[in-house]
Amino acid sequence: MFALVDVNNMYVSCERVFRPSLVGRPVVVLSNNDGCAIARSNEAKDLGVKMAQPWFQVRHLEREAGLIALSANFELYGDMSSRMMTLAARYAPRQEVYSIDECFLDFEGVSGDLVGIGRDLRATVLQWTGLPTSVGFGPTKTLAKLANHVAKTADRKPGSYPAALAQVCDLGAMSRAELDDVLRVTDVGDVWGIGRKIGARLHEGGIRTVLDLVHADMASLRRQFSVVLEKTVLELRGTTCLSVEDAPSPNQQIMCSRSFGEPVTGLSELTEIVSQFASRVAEKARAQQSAAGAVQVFITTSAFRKRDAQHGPSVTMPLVRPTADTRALVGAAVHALAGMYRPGFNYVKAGVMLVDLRPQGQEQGELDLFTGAAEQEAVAHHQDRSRLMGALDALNRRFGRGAVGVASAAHRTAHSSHIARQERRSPRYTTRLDEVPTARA
DNA sequence: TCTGGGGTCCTAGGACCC
DNA sequence: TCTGGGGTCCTAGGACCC
Repeated sequence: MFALVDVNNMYVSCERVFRPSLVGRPVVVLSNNDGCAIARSNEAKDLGVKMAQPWFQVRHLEREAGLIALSANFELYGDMSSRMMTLAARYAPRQEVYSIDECFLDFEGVSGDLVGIGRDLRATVLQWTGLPTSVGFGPTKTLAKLANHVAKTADRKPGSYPAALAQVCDLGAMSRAELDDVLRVTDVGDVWGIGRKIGARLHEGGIRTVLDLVHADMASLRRQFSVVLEKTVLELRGTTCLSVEDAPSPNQQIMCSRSFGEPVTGLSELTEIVSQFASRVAEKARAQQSAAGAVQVFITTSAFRKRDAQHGPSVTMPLVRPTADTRALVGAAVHALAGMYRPGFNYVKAGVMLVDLRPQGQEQGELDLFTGAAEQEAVAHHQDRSRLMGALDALNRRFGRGAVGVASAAHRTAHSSHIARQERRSPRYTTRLDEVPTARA
């Protein structure tokens, strides 16, 4: 049996822990640049704010309905997440942290009252962290996900499902008839793995509810769609295709991209930005002990600025030797940028991605056609380099990101136009000493 | 005026091999 | 004029997830 534990409206809930006055009010958390709503309280959802909806489209609700918007505070959310994950992990032999606000638990070999365990988990997380969660149980991960959806929806929209399923729901404990009743009122689009496109195509084919899907012909589904959907249906029927991965594998690609506060046209400013992004991905690669075989860089204008000429080049630079060295990666990225940059365009976004990642130290040997000295020199150089990068990371950990870096990534002006807007960010209550909440007598 | 930032997997099609 | 039959590997693009 699997469980899926999920924090309700994670980012908003994190903010509410430290600002209880936000409880019961419509609240959204905005993306980078205060651009889009990326988290919504139930009250904000009820006002009609959609996921990823641009802020300027709903801003009028500030005045009209008391909507409150906050800038994203990922440092806070990350810390709250690790607290919640630590607590959830105590309840099962194995845990897979699936995203910042969700984890799967594998209850294989555990007997007893799962709903009781779920209620205890929920109460403990709520009391110890202040975060409200929903817990779903099922015989497969896909069914656990679905159970979680039911638990959340039953809580939020009374009447949608039996009230007993609110907050904690175990689909595995139901009779066939009870389960069918749940599947009959659940849209296929609510299933994990079925998104907008496939959901719409299924509807066209007359498959509207999860019950329809479970009874659909497997062979024709596979033919029309893919093995991915086939696995999803098998899982919905109770056949395990996905297991809990408690030892996370390193990422296969590492990306840093961002929109700018204002359009950027000059190569020198873009070079500074791309250098910063490349420094960041290099740091991430070292953190997971990977070396990159290639660097991909893109810059792009905005499709929303209809009157602007558009340009969105992307270049992949293979590296002779895979590396996680900031200097090498910044060098390659800046070189790629210089090759594709064209003057006169309003660029609004850039990104650097590391691909072809492999474990550090697993390197292709080189045939030394010269003296042998060159190779020795390369080895010595490599050792110096990893010590240097180690020192760089240690300094930045201690004094804050960006304390030490390559010169091309330096913030040359105090108010560079590309620095993102973040006008409504709350304090980093749990990770910065000078930002801890103050209690007044 | 203002529109996020990460990731994964699968498939089709082309290049290339013998 | 007629123009094979297997493979593999890589990439781009599309779907999905949060």
